[in-house]
Amino acid sequence: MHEQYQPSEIEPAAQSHWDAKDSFKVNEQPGKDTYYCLSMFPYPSGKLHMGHVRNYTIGDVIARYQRMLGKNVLQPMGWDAFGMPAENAAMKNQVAPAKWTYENIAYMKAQLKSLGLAIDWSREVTTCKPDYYRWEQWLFTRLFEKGVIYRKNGTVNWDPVDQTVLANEQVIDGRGWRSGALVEKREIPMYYFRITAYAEELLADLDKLDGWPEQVKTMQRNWIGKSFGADIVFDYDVDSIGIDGQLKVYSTRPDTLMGATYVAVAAEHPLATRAAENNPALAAFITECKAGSVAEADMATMEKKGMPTGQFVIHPLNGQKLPVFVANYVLWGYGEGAVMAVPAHDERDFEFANKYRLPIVQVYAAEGKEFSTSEWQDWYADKAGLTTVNSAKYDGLDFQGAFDAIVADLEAAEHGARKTQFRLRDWGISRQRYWGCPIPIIHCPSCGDVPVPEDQLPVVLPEDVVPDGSGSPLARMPEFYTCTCPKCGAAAKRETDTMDTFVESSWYFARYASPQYDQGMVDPTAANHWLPVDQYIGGIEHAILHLLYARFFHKLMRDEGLVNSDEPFTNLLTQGMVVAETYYRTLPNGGKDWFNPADVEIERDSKAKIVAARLKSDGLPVEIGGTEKMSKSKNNGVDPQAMIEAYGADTCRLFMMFASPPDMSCEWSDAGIEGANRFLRRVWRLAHSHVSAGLPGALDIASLTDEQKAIRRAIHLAIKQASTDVGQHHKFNTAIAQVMTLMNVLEKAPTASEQDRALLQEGLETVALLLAPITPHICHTLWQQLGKSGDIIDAAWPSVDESALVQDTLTLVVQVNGKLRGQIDVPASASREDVEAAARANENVLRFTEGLTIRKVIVVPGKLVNIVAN
RNA sequence: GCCUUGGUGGCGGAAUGGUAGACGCAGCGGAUUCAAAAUCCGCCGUUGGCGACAACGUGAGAGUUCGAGUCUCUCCCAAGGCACCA
Repeated sequence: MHEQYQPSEIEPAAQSHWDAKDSFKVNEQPGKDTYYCLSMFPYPSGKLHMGHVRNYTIGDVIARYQRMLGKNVLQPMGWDAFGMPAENAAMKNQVAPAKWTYENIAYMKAQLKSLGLAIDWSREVTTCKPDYYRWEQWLFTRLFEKGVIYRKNGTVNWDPVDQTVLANEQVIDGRGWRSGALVEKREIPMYYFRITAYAEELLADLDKLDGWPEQVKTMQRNWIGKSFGADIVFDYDVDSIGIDGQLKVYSTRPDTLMGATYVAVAAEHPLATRAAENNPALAAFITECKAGSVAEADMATMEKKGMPTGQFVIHPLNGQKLPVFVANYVLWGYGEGAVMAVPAHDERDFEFANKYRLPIVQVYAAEGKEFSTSEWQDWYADKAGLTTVNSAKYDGLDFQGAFDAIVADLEAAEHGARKTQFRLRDWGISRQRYWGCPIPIIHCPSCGDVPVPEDQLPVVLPEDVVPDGSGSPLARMPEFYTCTCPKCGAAAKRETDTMDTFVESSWYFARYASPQYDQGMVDPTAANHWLPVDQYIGGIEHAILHLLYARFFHKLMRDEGLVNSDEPFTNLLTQGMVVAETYYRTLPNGGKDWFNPADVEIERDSKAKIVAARLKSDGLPVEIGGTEKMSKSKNNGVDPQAMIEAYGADTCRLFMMFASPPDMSCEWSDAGIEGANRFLRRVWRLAHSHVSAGLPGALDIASLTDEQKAIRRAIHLAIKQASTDVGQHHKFNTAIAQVMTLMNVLEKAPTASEQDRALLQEGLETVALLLAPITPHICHTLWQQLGKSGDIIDAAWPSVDESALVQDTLTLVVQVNGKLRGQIDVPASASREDVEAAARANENVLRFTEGLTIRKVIVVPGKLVNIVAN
């Protein structure tokens, strides 16, 4: 055993050992407990970032721990390889997205291997390869025929200069990121997954997911957004509109219908279009509404604007004429693209009505509360504790009473109906981009949209194309889109849109069960052997979209008979982000120039508080921007590769796991990683000095001294607490703290006798076993050096010897009126009365209770005594 | 704007309603060294006190309780998501 801890030697050695033995390759083993541990696969962006290191270390710790519990553990890895960054890199460097992607994969795979992850690499999946996406296309054609996929118009961001569709991310302050042109909304035909048909099940099944964080389930419930309301139908006022017709709106508050004073429609609504024909000002306003991005956050934060159309509709209950407004906050494609407005009981309507001087009719009152038409108060929108007023025959009712009475009358008048609605919208998957999975549809002039027959799949994406940022290159490649109709044989045109990359990541977890299977999407036997995933680990940023789409896809696959479970992920761990300090200087144009933390020097005051920062290169000050998620844009990323090279993978893994619990954000610290490295050196040093003196014989538990008993108690306390922390709570930081505490004891333990040394042997074996999932390389080596046969990856997780934890004397805390006033040592067997007497006799207690009457004494066994006196 | 989560020393963080600050980092003092690195020992929430000790202290304010970082309410701030970033 080398005297120094040298990760650069032991890490490659351990990794070669595992490679040579195929240690992490798994097959179905009937009768053995399976454990499928899955981390979200990476997008091959170029190099690993710290978020990956954290994600995959957490997954690896869980996988290795489960293996030590005796399970047959599957931990696969792959590549979410389609996506926009490859196209951006292509434009920047004039290299095909395919080449760029494959090179990144090769580089990042080597990086992942250097982390020593217990991955079965024989199951690697790459989503941009035809053997993967052909099955996605196959499922698409099946679902299209079933009607689960359909075509309709959708709204996109259109860059009129680059003549291309932009992602929300590519719209900055309403302008295209490359052209700087004002972005417009545009309607184009797209394919949609009918996810709303599964809304009820996606909502209900959340209740089955006991292993998911409550936070994520709540977010998904709110996203699906089941609401109870009613459709309400307003007849056109023929005089003002010029034609007969009806306007339908959906509202969750039909109970407030008597307070409706106007209706608002989206700029794209037919009533708006009609009104604008002879109204240039309105036409201009509609054009204005159609500018800007389609992102909901933008829509919700922009100034609420509207304009009257000069049209009116008839209130279905009181016959009043209500003006029709066009409003920029009403979204076309959400519900009916029209809303009824009740300014008195909706904050947004209230604001709007005040701005445009529209009437505000209060229809609910609360006892003792004054209603004002000029100032919004939160109770106006309450459902409970209010009574209807100004509502004619509906006066004097509560929420439910008003709701039922009004909806009943609407239904009787055939001007509305009770309706349950979801906020969830169908999933539009068409992308006017090159680097994605081609949508397997052929457009035939006579047969319409024809799915590509199974024997003609896959529709292969050409890999040698370099996009130029204006539209989709596929749409300019006749060799790609020219084809014949599979039904009638006539000349036809292939669809040139590709799929949303969320589609690939919605089923990869199932493909890992049979990654080379070429008879179908998955081999049902293998899929049902491994699925559902026992533990899924990934960033909290995926809490809604990816996780909802994956759940949806799993149900689609179930309904195709491919899998027999309802949900894909039994347990979910949402990891927090890796954050780091940011530093910047403000540029003359108001922009910010961000500096990497590695290039900045920190200045501290005498209490070590940071007071200033300056750039190393010029010594001039920089601003401190606060801690944020590591990102390219803030230039605060730390390269994991440099850290692995400097300290080794084990140190990086240990630091990541120790810095914070996995579901919280984790702040990168150069000093922290030094500390992690120092700890591993201490472990190595102690093991080295122990092993150098020769391995001891067996421990005789029956003849331990009190001092030795205390040491053995520390060993088993560490096992007990680390087991709970790792196994039950996934709190690796506190598990590591337990091992550190144990190390502090072991380092001071005597080594004089054979018995002392046998005890130290037990301690060191325990340290190696408890750390094995976290720092596998050093533990692999320590295990061998401690004279153990077999690999530590196959060793059993240590078990607690409860008899080692027993104590004769307990230290209890004594409080007076809840304030700590002293401590007493009592025999573990002491009765309640003895404990109370000892507490009352405590000198400090006597001092603080002097002149007071003791009213009550609370004894918490094994913990404390609280004396209540006044 | 809406949904969700979080806020504890100089820093990361720890605390089944029961000793706030485990464990680590940084800092300070000392030992070792020709010197440094490494290592080891001690101190380390704030204020007062030589000290024993005392008062205060978990974003702000109120409440429940013998006892609140933890439970309830109100407010402030930060982060994640908002459907074409992945």
